[in-house]
Amino acid sequence: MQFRIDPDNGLAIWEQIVRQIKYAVAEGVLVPGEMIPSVRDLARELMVNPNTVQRAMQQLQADEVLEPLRGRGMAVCTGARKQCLADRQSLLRQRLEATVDEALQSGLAAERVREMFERALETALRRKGGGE
Amino acid sequence: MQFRIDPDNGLAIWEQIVRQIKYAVAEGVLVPGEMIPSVRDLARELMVNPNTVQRAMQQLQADEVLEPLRGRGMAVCTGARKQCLADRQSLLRQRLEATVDEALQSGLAAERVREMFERALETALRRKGGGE
Amino acid sequence: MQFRIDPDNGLAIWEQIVRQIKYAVAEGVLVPGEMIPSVRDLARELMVNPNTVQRAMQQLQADEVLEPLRGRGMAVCTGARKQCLADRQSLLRQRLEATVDEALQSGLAAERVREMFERALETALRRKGGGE
Amino acid sequence: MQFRIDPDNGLAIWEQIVRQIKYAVAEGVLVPGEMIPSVRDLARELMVNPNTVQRAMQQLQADEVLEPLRGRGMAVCTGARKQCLADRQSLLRQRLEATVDEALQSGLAAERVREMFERALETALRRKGGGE
DNA sequence: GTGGTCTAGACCACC
DNA sequence: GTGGTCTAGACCACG
Repeated sequence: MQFRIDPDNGLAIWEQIVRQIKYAVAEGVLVPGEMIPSVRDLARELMVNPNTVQRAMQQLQADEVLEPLRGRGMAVCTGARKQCLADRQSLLRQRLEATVDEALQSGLAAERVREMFERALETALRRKGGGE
Repeated sequence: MQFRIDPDNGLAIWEQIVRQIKYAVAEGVLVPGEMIPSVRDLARELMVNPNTVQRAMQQLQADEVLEPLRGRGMAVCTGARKQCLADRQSLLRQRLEATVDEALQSGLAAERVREMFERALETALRRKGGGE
Repeated sequence: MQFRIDPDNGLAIWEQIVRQIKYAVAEGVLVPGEMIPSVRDLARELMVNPNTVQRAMQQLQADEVLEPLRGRGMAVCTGARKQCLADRQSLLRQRLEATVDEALQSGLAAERVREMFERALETALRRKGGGE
Repeated sequence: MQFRIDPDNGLAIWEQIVRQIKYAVAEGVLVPGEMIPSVRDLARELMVNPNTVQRAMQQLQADEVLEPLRGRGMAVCTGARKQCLADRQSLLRQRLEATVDEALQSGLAAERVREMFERALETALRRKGGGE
């Protein structure tokens, strides 16, 4: 598991954790039944307060992605993968739609928005490729 | 001027107002020298707290998009259009890049992201076309 | 609203708050659209830390009983009453069944359990009547 | 001995073990002087951590229900039966009262609580009858 | 004023 | 060791 937390993301830290864990489950990086690192370990690794990680765990429990095993740790729920795939889809779809919506409403033509998207995609791919 | 405010947008209401006014100036819907409606009128129209509109005005002054004319109201600055065109570009670019970035980091392939984008674009166009 | 919090209840404080608010909505003591007291006020009244109340609010949001109105407070969701009536039913049913189950499994005859229940009911009614 | 452990009971596993052993002694299923299975065997049978069983044994010793016989195991104390009958009474009474109390405080009428109880009783009897 | 987030540190029960 | 709860206090954005 390799998480990147950006405190200035607009999104709360705990929510970034939630998303990234859901993405990891959706990708199969985390498989149902597997135990995730302890709250304390995650907190240390991400350089955030354990309570902040705990807040994310609360949400992931409510979303039935993780379940606590008393005294042992947090495990990925059976059936979480399907759930997370759907969540990823909707999280990203919602964000993409909002973004496109704003672009169009700003007066840009669809073609112009598409150009910007392609440029953003190239930039992101380059950054990702370069980062590896 | 036709603004759409969405309280559950993630973006603060005042920031949505700032963006939409900048977009309107960029588009030429608002032209330099033109007066914009009073804070009270805007607040009533958008169904938000006058303080919220005030907060947006404050930002727009700082960005030199609007200037207060004593006793008369707020006017679009001369030269604001160029400024707003640049702002629009960077605001949208930044948001697009962040969105694409998250999509890629979630594990989706670029091609898959492009599909989602195209679908979002269609949806948004349909909504825009239908709404008019 | 008149809440009774018992720190030694076995149930976490935040969960007692959740239950009592759900019960109040179910009873119609809190009606949809109504604002509930602020987190700080509730905390002061219940003599607990504001964060503890906040934890309850998180849960109530997740359960779609309350919704935050930015900068204004927490409001009872439309449709929350039906939800809360169902919740109350299932919360109490689950607890009653578990209790009865344990009693039967302890070897007591059904008739004997019923006697104990009736005595408990009388006791509780007397306590409630006396308390008023 | 036939124990049913439910990890999601709210009650700690070790406490469920304590209760069920006390109930068994109260019922005469376990008689004074009788040896109970070893911690290891019980742990395997109940599918729980041996430490958890150990924690229960510790409590049962403190309550003078079991006594360790050096090198041989744990035996039911002489006179434990009377103790356990009283314990069962008070454990169940306390739990029933707390349950009824919450039901009444939620706003339900006594008659309504009685109906729920009767339904719970039927359900539990059916489950017990069906399970045998 | 409101809710929301985060940190720090303590304590608990459980396995 | 684990997760869960609670307190205390700070800071932020929003209206």
